[in-house]
Amino acid sequence: MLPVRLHPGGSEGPPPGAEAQPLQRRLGRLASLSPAEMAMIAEACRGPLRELPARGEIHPEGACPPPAALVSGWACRIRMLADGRRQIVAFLLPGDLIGRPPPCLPAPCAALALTRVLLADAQPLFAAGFTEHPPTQTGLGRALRAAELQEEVLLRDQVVRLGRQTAYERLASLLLELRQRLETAGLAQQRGFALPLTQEVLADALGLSVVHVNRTVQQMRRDRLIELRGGQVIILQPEALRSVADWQDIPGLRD
Amino acid sequence: MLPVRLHPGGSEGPPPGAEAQPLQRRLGRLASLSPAEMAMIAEACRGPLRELPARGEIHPEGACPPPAALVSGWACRIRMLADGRRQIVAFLLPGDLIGRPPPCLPAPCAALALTRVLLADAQPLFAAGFTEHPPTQTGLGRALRAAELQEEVLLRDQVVRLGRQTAYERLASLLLELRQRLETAGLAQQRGFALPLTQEVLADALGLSVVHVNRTVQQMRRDRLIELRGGQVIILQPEALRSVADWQDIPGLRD
DNA sequence: CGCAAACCTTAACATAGGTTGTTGCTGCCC
DNA sequence: GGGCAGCAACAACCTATGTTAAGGTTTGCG
Repeated sequence: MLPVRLHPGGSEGPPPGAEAQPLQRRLGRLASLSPAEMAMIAEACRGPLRELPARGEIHPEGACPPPAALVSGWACRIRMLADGRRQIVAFLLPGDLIGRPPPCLPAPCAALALTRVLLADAQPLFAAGFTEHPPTQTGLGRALRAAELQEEVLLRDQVVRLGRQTAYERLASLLLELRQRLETAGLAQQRGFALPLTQEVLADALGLSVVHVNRTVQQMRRDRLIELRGGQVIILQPEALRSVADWQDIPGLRD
Repeated sequence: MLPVRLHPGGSEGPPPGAEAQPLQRRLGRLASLSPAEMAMIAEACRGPLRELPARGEIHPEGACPPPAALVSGWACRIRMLADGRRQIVAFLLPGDLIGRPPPCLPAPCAALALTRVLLADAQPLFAAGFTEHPPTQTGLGRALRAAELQEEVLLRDQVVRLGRQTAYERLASLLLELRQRLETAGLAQQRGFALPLTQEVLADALGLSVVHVNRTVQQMRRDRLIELRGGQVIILQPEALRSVADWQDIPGLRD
């Protein structure tokens, strides 16, 4: 296997034409979408895309950016304290949505690209999803709403991780979250997926120091729960990992 | 001053007739509301209220409860790990909203009353706020949306607290959050407010042990940043506390 | 009035995780 | 091809916070 660089920094992208899939797949799972709606999503992903290199700033803290969809690459929402400590509040994966439609608060976090990233304008989607019959929304409206609600669920998971779990548990939990989300976007096999994150990035997400992330990864390898090298993770014992992390799958929509 | 018990457990309530104010005040600050809308809020708070004692369960984990408004008393969203560790994900104060209108995900957290609590049915409010012209919402719709967005901001603050701040900083930050929110609801004076929380509850919110919360409170008292006794807090040096906590006020609506 | 429960406080000790610093590997660029 | 940058790995030491256990205080209640 080619040892892939952890910080590819803009080298490889998805095969051309595959860009639309994560967003279509994800939204399609959150609500049943009409062919017209699927076409609209594909159109948005084909439309003029914004490209940023790794470490590029998608929007600064305090901004109120127009809705965009992450078409490819990884990003995060991050907040910095005055003395330079950083906390990654959430990871953004292909198929995730970034801004919000107009009545919105200034974002308390900046959004940063972690790899090279492609962003599509999502305004047409929100316009189509919400202009119609408000309470009983159309498929697209429901899907966008569900995406928003899921993000909140992830935030709560993150709070529990940071507040009450050990380093080992936090790492397990994060890996399971990422696996499930990537699978929804069609970017994970059963047990393995690409993890283009530095241990430093993991540390900022897990509320740990880099050194301790390293220790924890080593331990988890020794315990034969995961393999992690060259930016690829393989979950060797999903059930064991699940029970370490006290993980419950992210729920889908219900009404 | 009467030493108020930390866990009043149902003794005192707000003066009769004052129930409507926190919700009206809060929503009125999030968007300008018509007299009809204000009346509707007052009506909801007068309507048949659900009452729960301290420690009562407002809704269990995994539920998808109809929207309610917290009219008086304190509550929280809480999640428990398999081995009994608990994390308070958010505090709910008078004027806060609890459920969500129908297309919703099963709540990943239970909601628990921390004191005696009164809940109003908020369904009429959501119905009135969102049935109308969808994208450019009426005042009430905007206010409800803003409340939802603010909750997300609070969650992110909580993530940063737990992930990157020390015990001392976490406590400072939480006190400032509560002060601002209570002031919005009309329940805090300039520097002081009622804090009906056990140190154990604080510990579960701050991701600390009870003992360490106690140590931290002691230290903060010694530093003359706060007074805390009998369920009343007084912030002696707001600016110092702010700089310790790296606190930024919760933003209001902008579009 | 006196007891019991719930809560706060303190101390002594244990440990998860932070900090600092060094090493070595890999890919990249001049 | 040598030096440099970014990253993983490892060690030694330090500190914030957790744990256990014990007393002290307040409140509520019989």
